[in-house]
Amino acid sequence: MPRSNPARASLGPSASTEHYLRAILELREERGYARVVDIATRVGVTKGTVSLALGQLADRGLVRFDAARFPILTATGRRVAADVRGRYTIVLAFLTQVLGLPAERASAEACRWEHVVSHEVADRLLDLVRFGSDSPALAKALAQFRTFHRHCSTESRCNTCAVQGPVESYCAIVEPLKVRGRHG
Amino acid sequence: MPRSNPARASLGPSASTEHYLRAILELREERGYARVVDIATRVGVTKGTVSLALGQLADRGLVRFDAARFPILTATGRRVAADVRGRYTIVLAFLTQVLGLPAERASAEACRWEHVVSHEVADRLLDLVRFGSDSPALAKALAQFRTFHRHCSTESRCNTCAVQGPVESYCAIVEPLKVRGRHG
DNA sequence: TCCACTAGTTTGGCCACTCAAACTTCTGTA
DNA sequence: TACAGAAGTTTGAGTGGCCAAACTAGTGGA
Repeated sequence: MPRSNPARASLGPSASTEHYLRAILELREERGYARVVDIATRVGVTKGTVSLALGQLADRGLVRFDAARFPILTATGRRVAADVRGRYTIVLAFLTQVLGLPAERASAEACRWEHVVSHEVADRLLDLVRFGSDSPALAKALAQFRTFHRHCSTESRCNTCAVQGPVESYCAIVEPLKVRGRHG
Repeated sequence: MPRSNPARASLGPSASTEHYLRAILELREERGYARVVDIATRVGVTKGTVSLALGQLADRGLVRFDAARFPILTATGRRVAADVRGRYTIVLAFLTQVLGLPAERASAEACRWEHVVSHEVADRLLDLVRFGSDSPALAKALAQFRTFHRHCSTESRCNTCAVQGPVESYCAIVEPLKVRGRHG
C-alpha cells in the first residue's frame, strides 16, 4: 500500500515546486512561452529534471500544456507562483529599505526567505515598508538605524562584537527559549 | 562510484540536522542528557529515525557518545545548534517586538525562518531590535506602526485590502523582479 | 537530401529523510 | 530471579529531488 508523506499533506508547495512555477510565470511574461531548457537554466537544474517535474506538476493540477506542448500555469499554479514572487519582492523591499542591505545580498537572502515567510507576515512586512515611506518619524528613525551597530560590553554574555571569525555570536546572548512550537 | 550531492557540499547543515542538534543541546541543558526517545518527541519523528540520524551526525563529526551512550555535541555540533537557536531567538524578538506579532504565531514563523536567515541578517535584525529599545524615536515610531495597516485604493493594482479569502494580495502590487540571484 | 544540432524524454541510479515493524537490550519490580 | 515494559537499533520500504547519459524527434543549412 503506497504511503504518502503525512507531513507534506498539510504543507504547502515545496521550495522546488515554487521554483518551477515561478520560472514558468516569469518566462511566459518575458517571452510568451516557457521552454524546458529555459526553465532548467533559470532554476539551475538539468532539463531532464525539469521534464520530470513538469509531469508531476501537471499531475497535481498546477500546470498544463498548450497546443505546442509548452507548459502553462493553471489558475492554482498561477496563484502559487504569484504568491512566492510576491513574498520575494516584499522580503527584498524589507531587507533593502528597512534593514539597509545591499541589493545583491538582499536578493540572495530573499531567495531563501520566500519559501518560509507566511502570507500574513509578508503582509505585515509590507506594512512596515509602506509605513517607512509614509511616516516621516519612522523614515527618520530608520535612517538613523542604518548607521547604528549595537555595542556589547565584553563582560556581558554577548560576544557578537568582541569575537572575530566563526562565532556563536548572537547565539550566546539570549536565554534558551521558553515558548516554542514544534519544528516545522 | 558513490556520488555525493554537489549542491549540499557548499550548503550548511540541513534543517533536519539543525533540529536534531538543537534538540540535543536543549535536552542536555534542561536535564543533563539527551535520550533518543526525547529527541524524537521534541523533533517530531520516530525513534528509529533519530537513531539513524545520530549515526550520521556522528559520522559528520557533529555528535559523539558519552560513556552511557547518550549523544553529546562536539564543538562543531554545539556551534551549529547554538547558531540556529540564536537565529530563532532573534527572529522571534523581531517578529514580536518590531512587527508586533502575537507570541504563538511568531514562534511558528521563527521555527521556519531559523533555517534560512543568514548570520549577517540575523545580526542586523538584532541591531534593529536593540535600536528599537535604545532609541525613543524608533520605539515611538514602531508603537505607531503597530496600529498601522496600509490602505490601498481599489483602483491601484494592490488588492490586498480589497480582496477576501485566498488571494494574490501583495503578489499583484509589485512589478516582476529585475535583480535576482539564482534560487538556492 | 542528408546531416548536425537542439530540444525534449526516458532510464537507471543516488542521496536525504522518513516510517513501520521487528528485533535487542536493559531495568525495575513482583 | 524472572519477566514485562521501556529504550534503542535494525531492516525494508517509500517519497522527493536530483543527475548523467542514452535516446527520440524536429529543423535549418550545406
